[in-house]
Amino acid sequence: MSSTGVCEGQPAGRGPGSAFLLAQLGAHAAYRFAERVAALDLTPPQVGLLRAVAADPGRSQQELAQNLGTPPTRLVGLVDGLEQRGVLQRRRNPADRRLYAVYLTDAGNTLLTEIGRVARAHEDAMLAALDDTQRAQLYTLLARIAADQHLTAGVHPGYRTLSPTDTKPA
Amino acid sequence: MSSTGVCEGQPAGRGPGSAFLLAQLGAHAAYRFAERVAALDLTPPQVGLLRAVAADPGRSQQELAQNLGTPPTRLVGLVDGLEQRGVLQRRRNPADRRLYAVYLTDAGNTLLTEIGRVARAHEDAMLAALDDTQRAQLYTLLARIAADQHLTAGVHPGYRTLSPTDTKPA
DNA sequence: TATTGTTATACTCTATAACTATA
DNA sequence: TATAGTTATAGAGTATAACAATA
Repeated sequence: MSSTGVCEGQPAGRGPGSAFLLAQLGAHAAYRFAERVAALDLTPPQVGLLRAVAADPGRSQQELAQNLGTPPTRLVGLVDGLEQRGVLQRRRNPADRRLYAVYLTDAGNTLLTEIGRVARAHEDAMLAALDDTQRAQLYTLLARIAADQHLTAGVHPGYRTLSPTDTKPA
Repeated sequence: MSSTGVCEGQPAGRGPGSAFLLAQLGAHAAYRFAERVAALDLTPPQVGLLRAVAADPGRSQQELAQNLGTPPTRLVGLVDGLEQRGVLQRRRNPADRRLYAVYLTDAGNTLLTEIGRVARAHEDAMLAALDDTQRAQLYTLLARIAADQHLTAGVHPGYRTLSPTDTKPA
């Protein structure tokens, strides 16, 4: 079990509190998801990029960086790796040759389908303790909080980075 | 807004899914909490240690490390900092002089009270969108999942580390 | 001169391994 | 020799700053 470390503790006197449970479960969910996509030889940041490209193909690296909330420099290596792997493609914009437009390849689309499968399995495993009614309840509550907290669309900041080598099926 | 980076994206076709929302909200909660305790000049790992000591005073660093799931080496610096600050205290065990027993000082207990206040404010802010009934519902659902996933007591692995300098009120 | 993408650099955090002292 | 704690080292990951090409 590759732990990250010393952290938090429940609010002294009474039990944990929902905010703490949220943080604890969120870290757990992120970790488990990282394990699963590692089987596809992917890290969460790579998955995020693939999905961002799929959501709106042809954007420049600058646009992607802004959308994902990351410094543009970081996208370089990310795109590099996925391009060498043949799932992403950079195309020069003839009108403005400074820009690259980033697209998924066919292999990229196939990979994305795999990712979808993995995500569904992950979702199922995470919610195993709840019946359908409870799952719907939970979703409603979480969505309400997310909206209230102004969380952007589907962008997740701060997934714990889990190196693929660290990931031999726990 | 000091972001961590490119990550994830919602399950392509349909909406986000609860597992993703959980991860997203969890990261958000951890981040916000880190901001709040930074006002007390503390990091989440420090808070975790303080609470662990409070929960069972007098344990050795080895025991604390095991309880928190972190390498013992890491506790050294953590205890050092909090001891210099006067909120923790190391006492030699006369029976076995290799061991230290770690205790809270009076200042440490005061600080812990502050932390409790901060944690309650955090909880309130996170759940602002929900009424009392909904809060109770959410808590029940989260606790059920946490139990099912075998999450240890009140230990949170993987809080995003937020350096106090990074923390000028967002 | 401004902007896209890139490379180079530095910094933070954490873990692993080597060392000291007690037993 | 084994164990508690410490120090020293190295690694992963990220951000900041300097650079080249294009506009």
